[in-house]
Amino acid sequence: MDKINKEFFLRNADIVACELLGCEIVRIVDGKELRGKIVETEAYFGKEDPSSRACQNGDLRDTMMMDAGTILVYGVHNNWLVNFITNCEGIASAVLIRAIEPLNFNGRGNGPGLLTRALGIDKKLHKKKIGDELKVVVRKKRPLIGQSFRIGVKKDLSKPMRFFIKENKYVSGR
DNA sequence: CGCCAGATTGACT
DNA sequence: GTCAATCTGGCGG
Repeated sequence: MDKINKEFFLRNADIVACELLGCEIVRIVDGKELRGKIVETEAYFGKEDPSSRACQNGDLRDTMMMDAGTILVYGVHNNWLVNFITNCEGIASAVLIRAIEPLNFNGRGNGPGLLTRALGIDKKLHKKKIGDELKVVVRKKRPLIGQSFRIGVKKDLSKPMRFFIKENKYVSGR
């Protein structure tokens, strides 16, 4: 499998969110390699997205406008949520990883806060680039994709911006 | 500076 | 069903 290049993330967030489904996320921590399959994502945008933190000022918005392939770690409700920055520098756009299927480790990944905990992701990875401690590997086959409105968001967009692999039991949901 | 809200989760009544 | 924990930024005093 090939490692994902920067070009992959240099597209609109909804496209990238879709394409990320089925890809493997590889986290290197303490010399160990934790692998998980991405099964659920959401796309977030800039000021036109009322639920995005990029419609506010501050470090999070600045990070969302950084170049493609940057990791954004967002702390909320005692949980760290991971985003990958997409699109060109200057355009606020990101993809939230909402759920993964654990491949070579024990732990739960069926929720945005759970997967970061399982992979040991925290603020230390904020603003770093994908590639060293955290990698993404291209999927082998295109999975069957479902689409819906985003979860947990109070002010969602008029378009469904959540994508997930159909019939995968690790997709989040309470 | 204090208080509120929010892309959440889990424990307790 | 209800509530608290942690981080970031907006808003009021």
